Amino acid sequence: MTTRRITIPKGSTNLTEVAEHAGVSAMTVSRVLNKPGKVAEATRKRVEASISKLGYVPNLAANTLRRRKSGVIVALVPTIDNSIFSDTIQGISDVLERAGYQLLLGCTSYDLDKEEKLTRAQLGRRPDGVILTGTLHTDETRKLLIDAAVPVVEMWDLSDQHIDNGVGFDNFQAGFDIAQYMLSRGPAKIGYVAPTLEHEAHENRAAKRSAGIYAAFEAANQPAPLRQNVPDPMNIEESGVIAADFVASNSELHGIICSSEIVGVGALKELQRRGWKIPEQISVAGIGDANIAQLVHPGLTTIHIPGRKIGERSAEVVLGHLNNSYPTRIQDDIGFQLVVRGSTR
Amino acid sequence: MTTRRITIPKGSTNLTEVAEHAGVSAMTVSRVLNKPGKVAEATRKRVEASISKLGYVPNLAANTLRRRKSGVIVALVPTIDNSIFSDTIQGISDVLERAGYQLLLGCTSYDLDKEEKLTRAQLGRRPDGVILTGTLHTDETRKLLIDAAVPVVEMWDLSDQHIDNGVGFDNFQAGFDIAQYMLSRGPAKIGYVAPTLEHEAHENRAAKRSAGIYAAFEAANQPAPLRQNVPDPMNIEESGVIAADFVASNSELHGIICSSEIVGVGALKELQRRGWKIPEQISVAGIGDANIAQLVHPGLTTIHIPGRKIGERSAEVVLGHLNNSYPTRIQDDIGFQLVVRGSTR
DNA sequence: TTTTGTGATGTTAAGCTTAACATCACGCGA
DNA sequence: TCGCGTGATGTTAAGCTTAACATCACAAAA
Repeated sequence: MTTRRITIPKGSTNLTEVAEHAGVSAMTVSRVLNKPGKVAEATRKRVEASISKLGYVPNLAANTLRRRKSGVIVALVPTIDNSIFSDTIQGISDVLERAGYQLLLGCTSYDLDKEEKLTRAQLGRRPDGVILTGTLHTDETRKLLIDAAVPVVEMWDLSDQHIDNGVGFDNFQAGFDIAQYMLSRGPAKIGYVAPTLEHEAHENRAAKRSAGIYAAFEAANQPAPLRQNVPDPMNIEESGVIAADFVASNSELHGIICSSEIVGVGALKELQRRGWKIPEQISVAGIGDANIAQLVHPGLTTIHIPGRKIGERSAEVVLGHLNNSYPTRIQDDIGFQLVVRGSTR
Repeated sequence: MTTRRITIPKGSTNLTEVAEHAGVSAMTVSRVLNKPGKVAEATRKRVEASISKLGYVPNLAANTLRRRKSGVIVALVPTIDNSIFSDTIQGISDVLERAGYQLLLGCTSYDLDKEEKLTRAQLGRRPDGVILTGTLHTDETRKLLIDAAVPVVEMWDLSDQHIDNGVGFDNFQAGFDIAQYMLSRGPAKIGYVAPTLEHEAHENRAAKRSAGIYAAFEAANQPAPLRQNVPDPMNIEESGVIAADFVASNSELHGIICSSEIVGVGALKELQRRGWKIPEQISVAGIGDANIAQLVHPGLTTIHIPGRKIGERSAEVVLGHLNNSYPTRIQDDIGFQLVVRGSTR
């Protein structure tokens, strides 16, 4: 613990040292930082000079301890590296920062036990609010969050049983809309490519989408679509090959719906590689949350989900409760958009 | 501050309450949590039962205050929503979590003053280490970090003047290698598409890449490449159009190098839309940090930068210093790979 | 002149945990 | 039997800040 640094880490400067340097009491320094209006101009200037001179950085641990509020908001997401949630996190981060809050981030890897462990650890920081993903949690996680007595937002999925608030969209409707669109393009045989449901945390979301898709077929008096499973977690290459095989071995198909953008783009790419003309020979659609549909050529027709907006809104809801702006729980359906691009006829 | 919750937020359970419930002193409870081996089996069981019964969650603010270490690592990145850095953050997060550390995240939006403000605020949490992006910072930021006397890692860019440690790759070499590859594919006229240098924080990185590219042309006894500017921050559509116009109006070109993957993919897509055959009529290459090169068809030849690894390594370096595993500053060149795909001849 | 209000600043204690030291009981060797 | 080491547990204070209350000077009102 010693050496390595030139400066000896004898505990950083604190309020008292600043106070001594400025010839005032610690309380006055505290006031300069928190309620500058309550301090006489001259004194304030002097204190500010001392702060700057000594390079004082307030200790927020002590602050949190005394005030019982930390200025920290916790966000738990399954993962951030595949861009599904990175937009959302950016949205959260932007809103929090503007309001002077800090973001404590945790990744659950779609693992409910890990989520519970993380929740417990993060609550130790006494966050002023918690944002988490999905509606599937262990009972203990739920209990921890309720006991913490801070605003909680579950985002992405909506449900009737939110711990506190919900911000998201209707996965059933998303599935329904894309299927309805595909069916509306004239008499056509449509297939459905979706991951097998391994992860519990996926299941909820994906199952709702599937249900929406099947419902649209039923509403159109069509038999249930031919279905092809792809492995989960999804790999773009692998799922592309599987989807392309599926298309090749079912020559009656005019189009496929992929349950995610990843699978959709993978299918598009592999079909093109094999020489299929898209959309002339086969239409491909996705349900999108990765924002990659617009990168490929032709663009992938997809359900666009406003991930960033979900994040922004979630953060706003938390902050709103901290302001007492919201008398009751919020349940906010952000919606989604069907975006038609070149990959469908 | 009242109402809204059924449970009255009378300040959560603390050590003392657990101690009373278990009929021991607060210190014993603390030991159960931190040095379970030092407590008799029976006592430990009893205390653990009380903890669970009362739903006690240790207050890490008090812990931090007393121990002078927080278990928090700060990471500052320019942005996370465009997937350039989301891999990196995931890497950091994974390593930290495995080691029981928490991640406090901040987004600077390529704004050095915002970075300074964020640094000051985050240092108030008394983090055990700081990871930040790039080597361009205000003097005050540098001073704050040095005074904080914790391990600091600057990642992505390497330099001779790191505040403390550096983990990244050589942007000059990346530019050099991709240009050298393009020139090696036979006698060809190659163009260069790069953003105008608005953001200082970009400048450093992009300027080095450009320098590498020009150096490769010089080394091959070629005149400097024709250059086309695209706006910065980069927009995939817009830069694609500009790049395609550039190609169309310079018929002597056999290929283009794009200074980023975003521009490369945009160019690829727009050229395809206009009916160009790739790579038969024109080769396209990028310098990649967005991991989208593999999504498109044909795949984009690019310099792959291991963003996740940069994150993992950065976190490891911080933790290593906290362990005293590293006697001196680390300067780690992670490298990159030239990945040849279908977009170049 | 006395009273009273007001703004500026100071004092005390609490918020929760842990390092450091103190205590205590028990067993074992001399 | 005595002394002492050892393991288990307790006591005290400190870490840094701020809420709540106290004090003080000074000016305006009576």
